[in-house]
Amino acid sequence: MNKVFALVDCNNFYVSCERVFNPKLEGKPVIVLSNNDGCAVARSEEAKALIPMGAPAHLYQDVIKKHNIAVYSSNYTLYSDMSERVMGILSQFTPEIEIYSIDEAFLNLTGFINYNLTEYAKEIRATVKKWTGIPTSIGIGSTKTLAKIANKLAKKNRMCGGVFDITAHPRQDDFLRSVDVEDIWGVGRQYANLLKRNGINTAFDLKNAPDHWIKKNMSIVGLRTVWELRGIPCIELEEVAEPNKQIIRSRSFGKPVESLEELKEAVSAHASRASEKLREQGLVASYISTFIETNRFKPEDPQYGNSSGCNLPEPTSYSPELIKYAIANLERIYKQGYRYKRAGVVLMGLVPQDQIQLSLMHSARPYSRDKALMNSIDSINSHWGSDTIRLAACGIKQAWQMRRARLSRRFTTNWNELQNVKASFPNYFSL
DNA sequence: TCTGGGGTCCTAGGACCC
DNA sequence: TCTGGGGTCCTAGGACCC
Repeated sequence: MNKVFALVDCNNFYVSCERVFNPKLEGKPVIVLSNNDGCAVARSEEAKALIPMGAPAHLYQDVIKKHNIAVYSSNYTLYSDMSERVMGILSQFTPEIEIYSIDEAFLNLTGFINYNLTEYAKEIRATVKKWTGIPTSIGIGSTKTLAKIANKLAKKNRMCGGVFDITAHPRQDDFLRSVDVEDIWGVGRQYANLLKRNGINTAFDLKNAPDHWIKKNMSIVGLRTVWELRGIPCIELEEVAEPNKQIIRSRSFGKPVESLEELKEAVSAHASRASEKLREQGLVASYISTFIETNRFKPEDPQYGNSSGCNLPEPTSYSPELIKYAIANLERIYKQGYRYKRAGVVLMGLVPQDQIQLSLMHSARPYSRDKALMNSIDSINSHWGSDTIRLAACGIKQAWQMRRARLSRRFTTNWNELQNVKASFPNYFSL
């Protein structure tokens, strides 16, 4: 039996989140910046003609001023919470859902094949919009790759009301001819160039490309994409997220950092956040590495970057232990006289905590106490906001912290930052 | 002053072993 | 005269995704 996948994608997600809590932004150009207020990572429809995706904000100050573009720092606390709400609603429409990213989910609609799928998808859209305020687009196809393409077409065609079911059209190929090869899921810039040099310009061309050539030039991954375009599912729905294979925590600094002391603080903070993530997933790490680098966008500054890692004596998720080794790594690679832009920590060799119990029995450390301490800190931070309690090594002033000059409030997760609604306010939040 | 951050998978090639 | 070859493991690098 043919399968049916839907891809639900939140439109301009970060911008839409800001608009939910600030309806005055409706109809106006809005952008949301990456960490450190670096580049534009989300743009409203009105802003798309003015600011390219990924554009460094500081190069577009004139445009921003001229068109009165509203600019926001990334507020991940808000976006993550809104994402959870959206995903919760989607789960009510099908038991099989894969949360693919913060703003996208695949649904398996195979069991709904006797429904009018387009109508069903429209109902999903309407519910998400009504309950969260977030607009979505939904694409439907017989493979995940085709559902992705259908989603693009849903966004492109104003006429289709946010939903496009490519399986409903007898002449799918006509649509595939209209899709540029670089807009296909799994085809990035490099492959797009290669394909075009070889006369493969559209999704239709790629669908009909010879298997052996694709395998040779784009590996088995590219071949899967081609088969998916032919309607043969090769990429399964992954309902249960696989555990992480590595955890990375890093940030560029709000200002250049030169001293070892400040780098130690930053590295400690990253190691601390990485271990939180580790505990959240019930994992322990057996390897930790630390990296630092200067600003590659400043070729006039002397450049240096390096990393160093080490195996841990025993796999652990205990923050002070991980901080200790992260700093030891740092001391091995730190060189004086450079203006550092970024530092980070990578945890690898991740294994479930319960798989190492045996070796813990042989250890001299009082693990139950370590664990109780981490549990307490984690639960306080999750209740009162992250960083309510942090280890002293992470510093107090944290002068290296990233810039977030234009941050909106944490409307949904912090009691002190709730939205105020006056009685005379129009009934915007229709529950 | 000013350019994000966090992931995955695949392949080629070297080291090593027998 | 004639100088192997296959398997495994690991890593670096390159591609991709959001």
